[in-house]
Amino acid sequence: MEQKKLKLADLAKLAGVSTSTASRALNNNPVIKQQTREHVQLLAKKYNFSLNTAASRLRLQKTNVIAVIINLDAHTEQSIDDPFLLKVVSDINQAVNRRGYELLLSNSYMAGDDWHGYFIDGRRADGLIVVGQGKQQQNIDTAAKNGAPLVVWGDPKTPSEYPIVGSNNYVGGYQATMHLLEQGASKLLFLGDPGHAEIGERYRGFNNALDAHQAKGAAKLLKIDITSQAAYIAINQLLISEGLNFDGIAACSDMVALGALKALKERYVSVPNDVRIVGFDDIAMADISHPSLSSVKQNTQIAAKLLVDKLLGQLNGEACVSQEVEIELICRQSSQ
Amino acid sequence: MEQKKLKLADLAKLAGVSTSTASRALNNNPVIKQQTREHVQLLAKKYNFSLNTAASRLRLQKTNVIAVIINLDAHTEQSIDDPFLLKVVSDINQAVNRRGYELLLSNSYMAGDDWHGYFIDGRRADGLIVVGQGKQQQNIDTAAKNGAPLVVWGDPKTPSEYPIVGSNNYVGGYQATMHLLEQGASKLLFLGDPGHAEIGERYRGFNNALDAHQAKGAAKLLKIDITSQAAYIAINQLLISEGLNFDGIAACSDMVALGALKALKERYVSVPNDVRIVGFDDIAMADISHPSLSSVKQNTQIAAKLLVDKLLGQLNGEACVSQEVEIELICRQSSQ
DNA sequence: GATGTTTTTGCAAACGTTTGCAATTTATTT
DNA sequence: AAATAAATTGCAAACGTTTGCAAAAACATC
Repeated sequence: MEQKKLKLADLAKLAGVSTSTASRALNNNPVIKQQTREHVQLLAKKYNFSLNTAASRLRLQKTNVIAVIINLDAHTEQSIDDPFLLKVVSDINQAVNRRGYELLLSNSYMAGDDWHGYFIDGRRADGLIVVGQGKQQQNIDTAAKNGAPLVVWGDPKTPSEYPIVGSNNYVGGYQATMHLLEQGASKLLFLGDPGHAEIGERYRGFNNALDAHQAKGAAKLLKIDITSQAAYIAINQLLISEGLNFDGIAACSDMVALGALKALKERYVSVPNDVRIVGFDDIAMADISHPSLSSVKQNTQIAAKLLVDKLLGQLNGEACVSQEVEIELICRQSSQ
Repeated sequence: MEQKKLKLADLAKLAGVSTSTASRALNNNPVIKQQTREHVQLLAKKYNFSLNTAASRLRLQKTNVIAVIINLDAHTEQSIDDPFLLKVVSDINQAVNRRGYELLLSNSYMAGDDWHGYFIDGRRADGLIVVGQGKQQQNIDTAAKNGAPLVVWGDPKTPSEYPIVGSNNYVGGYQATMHLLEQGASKLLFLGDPGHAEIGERYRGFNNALDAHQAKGAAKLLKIDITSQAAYIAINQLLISEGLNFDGIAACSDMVALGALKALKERYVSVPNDVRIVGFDDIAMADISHPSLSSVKQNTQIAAKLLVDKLLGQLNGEACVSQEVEIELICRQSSQ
């Protein structure tokens, strides 16, 4: 069944026109007679013709590809398994496709340090979407400085040369905390590492909510990695060393919250009776957990669309700015 | 900071050699004098030179890209949020990178029906990895028949023209079921839709284990979608309509198991005392759930490597066959 | 029917690599 | 030092599109 690949010239010959006419016909160029266009397009369909994108990209200096770079902190060569991050990628993929672009999935392993050179100069993609600011923004900054069309999923409040799209983490942290306090919790724990920009904002919201409630004194920060394992261990240790000296947890992610939840349940601490918990992200598991987990929902679909809009905007020479996406507190059993 | 993109000819001029020499030098062609090679390579590094892949691909008729197609059943245009599937993609990404290829993330939305035409003839990728056989294998079959280098993640036992890599689902189902029976469960429930090839194999293992244990009579199949929601609803309804008439569940995935677990806990059915559960996949949540979820672990990393090996093998003209990856039962609290 | 206008098509160059082959330089032998 | 062999480099063509410009065809006007 392997037949020689049809090239545009062959198709043109079949249609009895020149390659240039065939090219224009396929692109629906109105300068070509309607009838000719239809004729060529019909033949193209009939023979399953498809343009050689390599040639097309070379000629047009445009790839119609967007690279998505997963920018993780330490685990450089590690496979991602954070369900939230993957959800973000999946939503971006969809948003990218809707605009007729393809998605090159990448990471620091392939791209090296010079993202502009690799992706843009290398004509692998027309623009970059970076997921996660990481703690080291060096690569992002230089890529942007070198003129790479670029948008970032992260903390929109961070000053930058490039647009950052992300949730209103401050309000998220504030609302989650306020909710815990209103439900009667008074000795709160913040679970996460505020050194990370987005989590820092959430922590700021946490503190401001405490202030507004005049409850600052009884709060505590437990600085841990963003993994359920770390949360599980940290809560376990805390219970062992200090006993149950808190009654509310604001977690920096759902995975972290679920790790904490497990530790509590294993030690027969009742949630939400003894301790109330609110997570962040609203991953699918939050709803399935028992008790179901209250969470601050990040609207990744809207964010993904914004990221792509802003990136394509840049390709059109428009100036684009950072933007926050509103979040929403989803109250479930773990906090009521 | 935007300077004109350096092309190979420019670099050659800087190095005082011809483009052909520069090209060969960059590719470390031993026909070029060692000293010249180093000189050119040094300049390339200094000026952050990168080849125009569009031109390169056109000339070489090779893209160094592998397309991964998420082949879902119904939800054609829906974003994926199955954590296991995403894990598979992430592991494939890594395996692909290790072999020096890039990963184009795609789906039926972009590719249409003629995958060979779109990806291979269109010179978007050198080969395809299809994740999920789906119920409709039409597209895969014709792509393979048209000569597209192609491998599939799915049920390796399905007869096919192309290599399928996947877990030994039969053994997985058998082991999980045997384990439940050995732990004392006798009235079992299988949760999932055996119409799906992989799940069908698991169900076959389920039945054979029952046979081997002379416990066939007391088993029941609950045919549901592969979502935690569906499982939650199904178990709830079953409990309402028939009461607790089972003491063991073999679920077709962890998400399904967790949905069932939630329904049970809400109705104060104790796991594992009243009902023992084993899931499938061993996603991160299995370990974090409370009680932690026993599960049949699919080794996605090994599978991903095999997929890529077999695909690149095909590119080299080797004949490749389907292969099963061994699974492993991870016993946790939910079944003991 | 000659002229001008508009619509439609084709020629040929360009995009930036890679590579077969010929040409040049360097090393080896007589 | 000339002749031969070996190592190194450069010329030029090719990969398959797209597009500016000119040419041809169709149509309109006098």
